[in-house]
Order: sequence, then C-alpha cells, then structure tokens
Amino acid sequence: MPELPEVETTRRGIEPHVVGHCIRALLVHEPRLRWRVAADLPARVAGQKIRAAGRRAKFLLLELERGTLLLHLGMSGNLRVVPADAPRGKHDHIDLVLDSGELLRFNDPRRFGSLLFTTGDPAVHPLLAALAPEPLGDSFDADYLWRITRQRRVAVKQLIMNSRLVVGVGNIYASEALFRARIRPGREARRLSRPETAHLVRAIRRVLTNAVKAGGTTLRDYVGADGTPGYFRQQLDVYKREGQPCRRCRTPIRRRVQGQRATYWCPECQK
DNA sequence: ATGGGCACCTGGCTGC
DNA sequence: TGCAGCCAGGTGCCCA
Repeated sequence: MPELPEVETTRRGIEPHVVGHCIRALLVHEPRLRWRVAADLPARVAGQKIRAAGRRAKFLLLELERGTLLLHLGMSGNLRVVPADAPRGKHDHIDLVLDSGELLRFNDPRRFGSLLFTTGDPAVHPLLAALAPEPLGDSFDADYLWRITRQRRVAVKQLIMNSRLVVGVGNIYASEALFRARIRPGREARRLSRPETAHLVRAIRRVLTNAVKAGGTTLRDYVGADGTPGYFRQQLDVYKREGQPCRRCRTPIRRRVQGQRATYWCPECQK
C-alpha cells in the first residue's frame, strides 16, 4: 500500500473537505481491522469539529476539538470523499459523516489498516512514540544516516524500511531510492561510505517528493481522496520491472526476495 | 540491541 | 472451468 507519498496525497485530498467541518456520525460497518475499532468510538467523536488533517509517518491524524483520530491505510486501504448518499461497496468498512453532506469513506480489502483514537498528545501514543524522523524533515540528513548505519549488519534496503530508523519508506520507494543512489539493496548498512549515505539521503528525499507530485503510485487498490489513481508508476525505474531494460544502461532489471519482500535493482548501475 | 520470521486478511493472476 | 499456489503498497510481536 500506501507509503508516504500515497498517505500524503490522501491527506492533501481530504484536507479541504474535512477541516472546519463537524462530524455528524461515525458509522463502523466492519470493526475488525488490524486492531478492532473501539465500540464507543462513534459516541466519542460525534459532534466534534475537525481542526486539522495531519500526517505522521504513514498515519493520517485528524485533530478534533478533544482528541485525535489516527488512521492507517495498511497495505490495501484508501480513503475517499464521497456524497453522503453514495452506495456502499464491498470492503467499505467505515464512514465518517460530515455536516457538509459529504463523507470520508474508508475501504480496505485486506483489513490491515486501522482507526484509533487518543485524547492525549498523539506523539506519545504507543504506535507513534517510537517512530523515527520524517524523511522529508530537517533531521533526516547525511550525518544522521551515517550515524545509524555504523554498527548495523542488516541490508541497507531493510534498514531504510525500518520505521524506528526512518519512516515512510516502503517496499516500492526503498528499491527506487537505492537505484537512484546507485547502491545495491543487499549491501550491509555499515559498509556504506560517507558519500554514499549522503547520496542515499538525497535519493530518498527526491524519490518521495517526486512521487508526491505525481499523486503517488497505484498498483492495484490505491486511489486518492477524489478516486483518481496516482501516476508515479510510469516513473518507476526498477520496481515491478524485472527483466525489463534499465532506463540508464539497458541491462535487465533483476528481482530477488529480501526479508520476505521483493527487491528490484540494476546489477550494472548499482554497486 | 539486533535481526529474522511469522502473522494478520482478501483477491488477482498463473499454470496445470 | 476449477483449483492450488503464489504474490501484493505494512508492521507488531515473538524468539534467538
């Protein structure tokens, strides 16, 4: 699913439809998500105004007057703004009914997503507290990546997908960023040179930024808040391109499984 | 502390 | 056509 660019695209899409609006009702048609939706959640949020729509890592944060809704899209989730009378489809699990006549509709075939609520500071919520810096924020720089890679023997691809080290980078953009940085995904993290850590930081930031500009990557389930797909797929250099020629050197792109996830790279360009 | 593997769930696609 | 098997954008948890 949804990695940082898809979540950010969703956030930008829903923001103008929700901020300043009041929640009329929360309809939970299927509470069995990654974590069961609390039975008292509808009563707790009904009547509250949505103050802001934020994001932390891959979580969408809807800040209410008293508390914050934490929504995660999992692997296959999407959030759309639809008219209140739009017919429900398969896997439409949750509707947030707004006073505008629209609703936020959460659809998630695999139900790996989640909807949680906290009345405290969301930053200290157990699921957010241990999260690493944002890859597009100031604290994610070459010094930081250099420091956290020094003692680690894990493959660099697995390292950049570890949300305790850097958030937002999922399986697609990990492969893409490493191609851009010309680093092989299987390299031990501690073997990266100082210049390579700088290249990798720049590559991660550039790939994520470009993907946000394109509205994210749609492989199957993902659509933005207005129902349109993301267009970054056509810009992918390696992901899902096994056997196809590298866009730089024409060498066939390779695929292997690393940490139970598919990894793609160019054996010629990446060292 | 680090790292590996499993689990959670549904559905699309491939190949026999 | 049917069906088994594999694959998929995430990540918490358990174990070594």
